[in-house]
Amino acid sequence: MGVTKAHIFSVEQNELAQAAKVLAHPARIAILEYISKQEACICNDLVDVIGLAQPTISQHLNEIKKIGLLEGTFEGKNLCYCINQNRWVELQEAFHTFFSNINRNCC
Amino acid sequence: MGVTKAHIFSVEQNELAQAAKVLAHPARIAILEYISKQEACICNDLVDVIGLAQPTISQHLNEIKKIGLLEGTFEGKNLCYCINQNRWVELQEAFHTFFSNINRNCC
DNA sequence: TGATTTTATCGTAATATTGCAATATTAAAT
DNA sequence: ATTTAATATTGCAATATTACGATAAAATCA
Repeated sequence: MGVTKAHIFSVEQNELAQAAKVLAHPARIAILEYISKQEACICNDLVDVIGLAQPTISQHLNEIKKIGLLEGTFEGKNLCYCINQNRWVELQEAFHTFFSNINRNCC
Repeated sequence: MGVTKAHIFSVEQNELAQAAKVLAHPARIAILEYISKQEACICNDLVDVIGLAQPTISQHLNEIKKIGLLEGTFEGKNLCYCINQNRWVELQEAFHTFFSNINRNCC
């Protein structure tokens, strides 16, 4: 993000931007959509499903983890990823609030 | 964005990611919040309100324009920016759909 | 134990983003 | 016609992102 002056903005503004940044890549959208469609949790079908190399998928998962959107067991073989529902709802509400607080006036 | 392989993802995934990218900077969140709070349209109070240099604000406005979120008259002096309501609602719904289509199962 | 499988990490190349000074452009005001 | 004010554009430095090959780590299997 270059040299963003995060400190001149509010915590809320930075948090929403941070969440948006995680969604700002189609691979991460695709990963979240895929995980959300599985009945059970997934392991590394992602490499095949998404079509990016394994280290790249791992990096993307890490970005998603960093804002708390993933949970599950992360040890050794046969990992299990799933979406943290509470965090999901939190972000959903943050975006909903942002989009709702809009003035209807224009020039 | 480095070397994103956009072509391996769907149009919808790319569009949502593109919209998220615009929201992925606190300055752009702040700009949109500020414009949305004004009764009338704004000109360049933004430089003072946001606290970034004029060229930087201009760049951020351009990013927001590129996804069609701003409208108004854009000529010479005394510009008038406001939010394109239709586009706003479109994005709002895109995010809403994304956040709603989530499976409740986990491991 | 040794081989295999799954995920993470490191290193690095290519590209994108952020921010600003300097400068150009545009339109109104004098 | 000049000056002034508001935006846009250019160029550049600093930093971040994306992607992948190579390799490490961790757990299971034979």
